[in-house]
Amino acid sequence: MARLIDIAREAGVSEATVSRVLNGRSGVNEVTRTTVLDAARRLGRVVEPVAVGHGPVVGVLVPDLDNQVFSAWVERLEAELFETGASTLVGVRARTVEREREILQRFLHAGAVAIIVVSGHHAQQQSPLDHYREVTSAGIPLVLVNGVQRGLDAAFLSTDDEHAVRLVLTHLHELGHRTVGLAVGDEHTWPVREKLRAFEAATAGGDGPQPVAFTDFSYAGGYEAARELLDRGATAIVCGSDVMAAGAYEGIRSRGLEVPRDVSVVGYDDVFWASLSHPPLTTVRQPVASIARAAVRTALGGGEDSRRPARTEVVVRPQLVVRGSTAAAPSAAASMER
Amino acid sequence: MARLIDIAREAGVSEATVSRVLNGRSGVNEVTRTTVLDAARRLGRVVEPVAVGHGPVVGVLVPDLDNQVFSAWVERLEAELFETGASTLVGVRARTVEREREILQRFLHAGAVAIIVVSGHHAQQQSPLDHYREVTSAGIPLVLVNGVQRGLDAAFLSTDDEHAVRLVLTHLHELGHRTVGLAVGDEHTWPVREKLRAFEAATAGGDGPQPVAFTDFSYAGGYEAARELLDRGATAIVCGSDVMAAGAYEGIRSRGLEVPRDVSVVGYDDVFWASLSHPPLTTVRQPVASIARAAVRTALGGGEDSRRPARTEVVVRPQLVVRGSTAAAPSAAASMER
DNA sequence: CAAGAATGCGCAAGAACTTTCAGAACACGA
DNA sequence: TCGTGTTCTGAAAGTTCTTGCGCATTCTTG
Repeated sequence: MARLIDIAREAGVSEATVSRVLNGRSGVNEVTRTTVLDAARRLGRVVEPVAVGHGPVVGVLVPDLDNQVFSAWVERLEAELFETGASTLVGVRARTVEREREILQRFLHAGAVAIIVVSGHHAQQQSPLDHYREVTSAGIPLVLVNGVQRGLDAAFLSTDDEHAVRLVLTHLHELGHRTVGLAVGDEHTWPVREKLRAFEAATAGGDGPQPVAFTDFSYAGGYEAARELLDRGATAIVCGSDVMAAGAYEGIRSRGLEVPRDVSVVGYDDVFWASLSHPPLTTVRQPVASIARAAVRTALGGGEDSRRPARTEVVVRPQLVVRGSTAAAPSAAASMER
Repeated sequence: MARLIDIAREAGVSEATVSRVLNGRSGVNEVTRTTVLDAARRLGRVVEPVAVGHGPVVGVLVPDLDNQVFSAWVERLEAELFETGASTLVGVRARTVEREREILQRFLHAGAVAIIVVSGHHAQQQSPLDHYREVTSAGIPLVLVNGVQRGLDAAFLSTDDEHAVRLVLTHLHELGHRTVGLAVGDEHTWPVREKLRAFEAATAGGDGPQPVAFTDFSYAGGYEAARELLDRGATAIVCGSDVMAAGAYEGIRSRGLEVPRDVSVVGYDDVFWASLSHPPLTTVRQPVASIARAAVRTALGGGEDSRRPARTEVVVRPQLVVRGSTAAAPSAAASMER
């Protein structure tokens, strides 16, 4: 980095004047100040907006922003961080672990004082954890949302997916559905395993084997999964995301069936357009606001007080939002008509 | 701030060791390092994640993240910034100018080297500009997207809304629509005025007065506007956003009419769910990717080379995506049937 | 127009921080 | 047990940055 003496020579002033300018001290003529600033920039010296200092910055990492749940996460986290006086760095598209590592490094590099990761590779079962350790060992509090990993000095906050699926299954059973299909993404992923657990408990509960389709959380994934689950006799389909549910609608229609008359569909997330779809989607609302608040508090509060970011593990229960995509099972409806 | 010598005494080591620890130099025992770090924190010395330095950070300000266009903007801008090695700060909810100013200050405070504002208060006609000048006079390049203001030393990049509306009107005229309604938000806003201009040119073109409804860019706004425009004889409704179009669908249905048989609807933005709505929405696709690329290049490139962030003004043409919500006008369809 | 005040800048002292170098402490193999 | 090598640390010298002070220049006022 250019030294004061270099800048001084470049600007044709003394070292002292450069020092005063760079530290925002008074007693320097505006013209001289500009000359010095220009020289400093020419020599590649980082001229930070002085007199304003250095506010806290927190990194937020999400998988993408196309899925509206994740923009909702960013929106809530930014709101909470803003309240506490911090600024929000975002990172997107951490598709590979390598990429995720690069983004985390970028956060550290940008001076983040805490990092919050939503649905990152920590949700993956066999994921390496070294890149998270690089963060924690730098003394930066790490908060991981929707996923749990042993042996990591971080805080974990998750939606209670098992409970969510229980809520959904209870709702569908009350409507007379006996064969309920589950459409989810990668099996080795924390939220999927949680959902699966509740699902298998229900299977064991006496309704016989309940079909499960593993595709991915996209529209196309929902389409495929729905068609497969229909073939396996499902009269209701529980999707791992609202986008999947939209795809499921289309898959069901492609078989000449109608939602909810012939098949019920349940989404997950409760994104903006869920209530605008036809029929309006019954879905599970993630407790984004409360988790976001807790995440920010953990990220910023824990770091100062106890120095130890308290390896906490909190699970928050979501809420079932019943709209128009679930109805009585066809057979049940028939028996009711009788 | 505590000096090295103070920390050294507190930790019971030499000044040299403290210097090494604080600069992340190697050759210090892990135990000693921790002792020093603890002592430094006790004395209130900011222990930044050193050894990583200070990468460039760019601020991105959007009005909200509920509307998916804005998450798309953030997504693209983040992608472009990441490519060039910069990190992305986001600011949301700049509802008032005061708030916008606060967010911009926050960006400066966090060390942003450039700032990009999408659809901010610069789109407002009578908006004060002082808070933008605070940015530019700090030597920080400012890029303002979708809005133009005279007398500001910033770069302006916008979607060609006038052209967009021309495209839409041509499409609708070809389908036989003679009375086309425009549903937009605040009249004093740059994108609205641009759209209005093309609309009024069409009005003057011989089809007589074309109705315009000023509500807001929300779902409710679209609902209200659609009902008003139907009352005024419109057979096609051009909306200022896809969310408005979704509201318009509902408004049209509330009158017992059907899209597109009775009324055609055109949206604006081409958000993710536009193709999933029923019927799939004909809409205008904003050139988000190309503008985002140009914005980042202007923000980061212009600052170094010429020192002057080149008060540019670029307008990019959008694209009409024809789907299922536009069809021949009722009268024209009737005459075709004959 | 001159005296005094205010402002702006460089010199040089010295404060703050970094780095070199050598020695202490420890580990390990002969 | 004795070398030999490695790791870690502090003393001191070196580098970089800050600041008190005084001089020069410009502005202000009677």
